Amino acid sequence: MKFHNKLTDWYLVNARDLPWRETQDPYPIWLSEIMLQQTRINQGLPYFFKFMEAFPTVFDLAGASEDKVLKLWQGLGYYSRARNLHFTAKYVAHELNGVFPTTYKELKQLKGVGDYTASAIASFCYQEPVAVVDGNVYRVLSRYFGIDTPINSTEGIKEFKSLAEKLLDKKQPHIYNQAIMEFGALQCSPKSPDCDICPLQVDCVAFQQNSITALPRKLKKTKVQERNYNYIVVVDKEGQVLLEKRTGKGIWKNLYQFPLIESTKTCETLEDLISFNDESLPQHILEEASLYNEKPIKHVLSHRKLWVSFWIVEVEKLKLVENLSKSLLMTNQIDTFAVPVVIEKFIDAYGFSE
DNA sequence: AAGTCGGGGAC
DNA sequence: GTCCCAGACTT
Repeated sequence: MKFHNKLTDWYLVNARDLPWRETQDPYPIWLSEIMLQQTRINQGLPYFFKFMEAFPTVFDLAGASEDKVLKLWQGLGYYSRARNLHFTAKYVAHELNGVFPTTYKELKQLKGVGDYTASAIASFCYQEPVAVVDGNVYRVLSRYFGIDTPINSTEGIKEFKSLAEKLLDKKQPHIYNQAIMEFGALQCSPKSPDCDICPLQVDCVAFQQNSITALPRKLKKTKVQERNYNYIVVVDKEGQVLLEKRTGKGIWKNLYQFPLIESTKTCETLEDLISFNDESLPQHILEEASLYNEKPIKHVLSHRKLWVSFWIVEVEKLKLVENLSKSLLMTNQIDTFAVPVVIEKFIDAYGFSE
């Protein structure tokens, strides 16, 4: 029996019930694929339902503000996905009359749609015979064929894509692509897969060579940098608070935060903090700050470790404070702004009144 | 070719 | 702690 027949047979018995599998409409499929990039289904699922309810069509998504899209995306991470999603929604709605491209080649031109996502949409929606290669596919193929080329090397990417195209069931690419990914997620799992009940066991090179745990191979990534973030929470008795928008390049682009003072070490005292002030806030404001959390909060991202401290400044009336930077905004509706998770956790703990 | 971009869950 | 997740984009 052919490789693809074994997989699709397994899939027809073991497939999970997932909402985007009930349709061939490119809008929900595109949405789900963007959300699931580097994201587990269980984490993405509630966001998929939220977005489909808030934006039932690509026109609804296109008509929303980026702030609202980012707010709904809050907590899912990799926020460039949300910005690109919104950009592409506007493009499809306004330039293409709401009609998505129907080929791999055209789909791949869309912002935020790479090789995997273009293949997924083209095969799921239009039965184009193009093979998806995601983390699941790398794992299944590297083990079954005993390939130890690093999956994140230039050579590995080409080699596995080529192999995947060769194995693709061209008569039903939709089913095959779903099947190999589902197989990788449920049966050929990263750690301790249950090979005893695997239908591919007899032909699996890694199983025969006892190299399941060694595959797939992956080149090591650089280690994480550490940063110290001091957030200055300036509030008044009317429930107003100061926020700033993160512009520029780095993490959390276009999300909001309290005015930030970055320091090269943990600030133990107010004097430490003031010494790192880069005039993001007037000196007389900072002098009233008191440390909220005794020890810095560790917030770990994929490539960064943040040590986060919150400092509270209570003023009588924020609107009367002089010399505030024009880039700062004042609000009593903090819950309407997209913020990083570490800030959302603080907001929940601190308990803003309005 | 290497770096950048989040957050959470499994072990 | 480590690893990985329906990857894409920038440099």
